[in-house]
Amino acid sequence: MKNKNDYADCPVTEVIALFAGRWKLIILRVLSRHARRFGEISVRIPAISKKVLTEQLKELEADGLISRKQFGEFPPRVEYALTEYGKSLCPLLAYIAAWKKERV
Amino acid sequence: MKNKNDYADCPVTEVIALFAGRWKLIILRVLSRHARRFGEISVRIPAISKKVLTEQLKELEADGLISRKQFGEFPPRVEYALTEYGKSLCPLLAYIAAWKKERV
DNA sequence: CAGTATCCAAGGGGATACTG
DNA sequence: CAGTATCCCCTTGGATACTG
Repeated sequence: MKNKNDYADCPVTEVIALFAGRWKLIILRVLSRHARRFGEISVRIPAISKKVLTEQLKELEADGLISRKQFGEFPPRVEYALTEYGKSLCPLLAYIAAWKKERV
Repeated sequence: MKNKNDYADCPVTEVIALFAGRWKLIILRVLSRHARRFGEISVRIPAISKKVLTEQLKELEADGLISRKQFGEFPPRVEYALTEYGKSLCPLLAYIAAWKKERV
């Protein structure tokens, strides 16, 4: 999306933008079971590179859908989890999936 | 989306793809009131060029969301309208908007 | 009127190598 | 382990001019 203002009047677009990234829905699904470390997510989505995974995670975090907890250990350890906001997305996604299923 | 197969297992992504285009939601909203000619849509969405409008309409038609009726007149006259499938999207979009409104 | 035809820019993603 | 740093490609969308 070039300019968010173009859509300032469209709540649907704003919601869609939350998970419009190439891997975001998949990441959210992975995290919906439970919190995961960076490497765990990576293993579960082999096709995604570290760079892109990092980007998508940052965006999801910036949008408040996931949280990032960093432990002060070595080797480093970072854990990602759905926030309450992120969890609240699940029923919405389920609704969309159900809509799809209804008209297959 | 590069490869639809990447998402073959994700119904949500397929649904999102239906209206992921730059102007699709806006076009659908315009047509949701009633059928419109190409020029009418263009007037209601001044920021979109004819080329892009044509593209988006073609994709929406290919996805079965809108219909294109061409009258054999001169000057040419083409009318776009939501199909039943397209109309069935409205409650879904309303649900999404409501979800958004709930957590503002 | 309802499009095509060109050309172009931006940026989201991808591949690979390197690092604290 | 959990990222950065680079470099590159390709699609999506935009500007403008032309046409049946």
